[in-house]
Amino acid sequence: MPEAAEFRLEAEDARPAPAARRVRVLLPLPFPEPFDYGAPPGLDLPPGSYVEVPLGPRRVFGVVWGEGDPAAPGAVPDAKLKPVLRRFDLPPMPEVSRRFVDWVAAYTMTPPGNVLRMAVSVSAALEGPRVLTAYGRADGDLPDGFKLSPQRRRILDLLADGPPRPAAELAAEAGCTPAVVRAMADAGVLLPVPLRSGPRFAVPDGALPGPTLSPPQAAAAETLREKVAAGAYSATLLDGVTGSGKTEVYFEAIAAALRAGRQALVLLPEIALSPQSLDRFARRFGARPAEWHSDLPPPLRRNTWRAVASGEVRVVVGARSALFLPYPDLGLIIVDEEHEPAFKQEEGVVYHARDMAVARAHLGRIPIVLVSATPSLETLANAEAGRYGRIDLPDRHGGAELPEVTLIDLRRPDAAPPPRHWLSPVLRDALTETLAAGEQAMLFLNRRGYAPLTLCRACGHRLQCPNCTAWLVEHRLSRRLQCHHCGYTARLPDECPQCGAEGSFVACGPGVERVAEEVTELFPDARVAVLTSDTLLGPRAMQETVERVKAHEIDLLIGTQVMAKGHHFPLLTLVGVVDADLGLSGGDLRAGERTFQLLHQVAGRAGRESRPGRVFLQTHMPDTPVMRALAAHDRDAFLAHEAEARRQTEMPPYGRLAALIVSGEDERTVEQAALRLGRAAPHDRPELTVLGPAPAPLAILRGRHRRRLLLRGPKGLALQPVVADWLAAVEIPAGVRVQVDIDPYSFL
DNA sequence: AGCACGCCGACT
DNA sequence: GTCGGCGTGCTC
Repeated sequence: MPEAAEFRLEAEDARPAPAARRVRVLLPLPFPEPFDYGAPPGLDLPPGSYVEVPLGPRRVFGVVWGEGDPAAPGAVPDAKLKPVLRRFDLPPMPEVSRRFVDWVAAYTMTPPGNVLRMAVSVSAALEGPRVLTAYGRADGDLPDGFKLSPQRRRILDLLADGPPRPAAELAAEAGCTPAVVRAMADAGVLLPVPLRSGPRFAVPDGALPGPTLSPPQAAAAETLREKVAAGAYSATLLDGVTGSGKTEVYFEAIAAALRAGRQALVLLPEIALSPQSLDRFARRFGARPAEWHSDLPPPLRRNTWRAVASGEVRVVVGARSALFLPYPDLGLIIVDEEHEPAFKQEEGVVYHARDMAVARAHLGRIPIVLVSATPSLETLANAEAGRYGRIDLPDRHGGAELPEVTLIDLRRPDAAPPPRHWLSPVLRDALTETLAAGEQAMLFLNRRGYAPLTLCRACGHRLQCPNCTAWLVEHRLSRRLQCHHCGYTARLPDECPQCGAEGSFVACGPGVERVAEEVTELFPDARVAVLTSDTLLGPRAMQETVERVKAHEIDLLIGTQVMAKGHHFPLLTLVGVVDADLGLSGGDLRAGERTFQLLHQVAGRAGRESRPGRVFLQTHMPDTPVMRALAAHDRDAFLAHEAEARRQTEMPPYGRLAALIVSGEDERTVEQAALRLGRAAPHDRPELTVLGPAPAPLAILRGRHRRRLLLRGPKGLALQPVVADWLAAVEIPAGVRVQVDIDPYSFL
């Protein structure tokens, strides 16, 4: 190449390129900030646009977060800028949603991209609605050599006078697999045609008349309707015992939002998201709401996401992740069972959905209603401080049918169960009476499996999970040992792995299966069912059990907390809590509160309508405030006691906490990193307290060693900047991860 | 989060 | 001699 030409080329390259527009694009990856990309001329990229961009050798989706500024400090030079590849055909992510992503990221101290990933959890949705492929009869004769098997004939018959249908549907009706259909399509006998997306979402009608409300319900509904009409941020606690009709009340608020043409969101704990709750909604509004939870089938998930984004879906009833859907016009949030610990997400982005929902309402300037029969101390403190409004709903029946709660003091010799048995004679007698009267009983034990611990009689060896500091739980139904923390399972060995003794294992302590065994022995004629989250056959089997109880095909139901949720069993008059103390061990900050909430709810299952109920709590500590409050039906006394204790120790809600979990596969490096963090802790600030490092209660989880540090600060102080400075001062070695948990709930 | 680049063991 | 393990580091 001639010198002159070469020079000319260089000169051309050096000429300042026309200032390409630059946009910031947030990627669903753990970067601290959005990346800059060039906006190709002619491609309109308003903030919120869903786009595809190149990233190293691959392509990823992202969301336009704003204008890029080449002069910004640390901005990437123009030369490194890559262009946005395309924009997806979708309404842009609303501004509120984008601000919410940033807010949650800052609050939880996670990279914004990780929060974005929750908001766009079905990236396939960006590509468009799911298009089903249907198959119809191709024109013309069958090609030569095409063998007409019986299955193939049936499929042709099915299509002879019908419209094209999806492969799965044809296969099901013809009694073969979809592979047969595809093979026929390959042979040119069937013709694939794209089918319009699945059924549209039914529209709930806010104008339908609601049920007749009691005067207090009507007044409460009116208050909420006013909040919705105001179209401003407000937070309201709706506090009322089971049977006070809270749901009907907040349905009226939803009706008002619908009439105002806005979207509404009902957040429920995952296990409360039952078909019944959706049916109940459908009865009120004439259509089922869109449902959103972690195991929604992917195609439905995709379509639901799109329908929310387009505004077609008016009401979502969902678990915590429903909070992050891109509502274009959310006008109301309801958080039912507000106190439920299940709202706290512990993995990935660690957040509390109830608290984030309040933030979302604030950003969107809309009302939020927190609903509970046993509100959390956090929410009560906010109500007392005047930050939240409060509506108390009295029991519609004036509390006349409160069950009689009896504490069984297991320390007393006459009340203690016989050896290797778990039911006190007192509870046994009550069960006998109840069954004799043709009524139903329920035994509650929040422990799955047969026995929580198995040990060798010969050498004392305990069967432990290889990945966690936890005992393996024997499950007799599945005839396996299980770790309830990491999913490890194994066969029960024939001989002790320690001493080799054969058949030397003894089960220690009860699980629901073992209680079922005892009950069957005591009442051989009773029809017994066990209800847990792992009942082998999954959610459908659980639903079936519930139906059988309702139909009185079951006399005695034994189960874990999945049983505590709002099923109405009219014939159920006795509830026995096998181990009321279970949740109190472990020294958890909220152990008392949680135990009260759970057992209160369980107790509420006894006696409905005209039948008085009886509740028996087996406990070793009948004198603790929790047990006394449960026996005396004195929720407020308990809460006051609990609140006072928290106030004195400056614990939440009268102080703030942040936890650092240091984890890694190598115990020594983890320990060193934890110690280093401990030394770098903000010891110089008297208003802060640092506890730890200490081994986390589950010192090894999924094969990772864990140390925990806890930071406590005064109520008004944001802990995030403190934690940020703290972490910045410490070098964390490779292979060690530090997980920040703002407002920790579980102390695992 | 991926994916590449980059240095040390068992195989065509 | 290469295939491949996963340890660090970068991606606008």
